[in-house]
Amino acid sequence: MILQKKFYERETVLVAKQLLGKTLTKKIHGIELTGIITETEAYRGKDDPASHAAVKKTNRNQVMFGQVGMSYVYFTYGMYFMLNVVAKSKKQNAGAVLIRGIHPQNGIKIMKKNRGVKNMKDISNGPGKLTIAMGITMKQHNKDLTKKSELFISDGIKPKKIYQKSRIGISKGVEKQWNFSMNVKDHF
DNA sequence: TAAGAGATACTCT
DNA sequence: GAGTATCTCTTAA
Repeated sequence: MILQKKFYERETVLVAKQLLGKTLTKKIHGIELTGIITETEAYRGKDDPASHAAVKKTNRNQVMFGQVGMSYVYFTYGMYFMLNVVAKSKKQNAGAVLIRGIHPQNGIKIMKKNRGVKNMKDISNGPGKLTIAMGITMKQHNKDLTKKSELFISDGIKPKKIYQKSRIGISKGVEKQWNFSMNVKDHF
């Protein structure tokens, strides 16, 4: 079951938590690469200084102000793409969830090749790594993730335990504990 | 195993 | 022109 708009039309932090254990699918050359989402971060709107959408709408962040369930891909540090999903309640002006880590399921060989690493755990245990492993670029920006296409998110497993931390790599809004993760080993 | 620095280009001021 | 929602390699212990 692909997650529908309603799933994303809730408070961003809640959606970030609920995305743990869900399945991310990327089609490439007719093959489905899939992975279980193991780490996420919530970025809201004007009430969140760390968010791209904290100040105002710009060319880059305008998707965060728009329709929920859309992908928000952006380029950072001169070489990495980040994958987000727009999620917000009707009260929020903007919001998105950063996918920070996945546990590879289908197409592990291809993802390994894309990354050029030996260890299974190094394939996609970071936001920049998983986009490389799955071949996600600006081409996947502003796509509808609630429809079965090149990129979508569907049901997965229910996490046994959820860990809550401060977000990573930011300088403002550090006090907000909006980083969520789960331990895949609990399930295998 | 931990800490530090460099790579690199895009976005916003 | 400064800062960046990161990763990898190198160095040292």
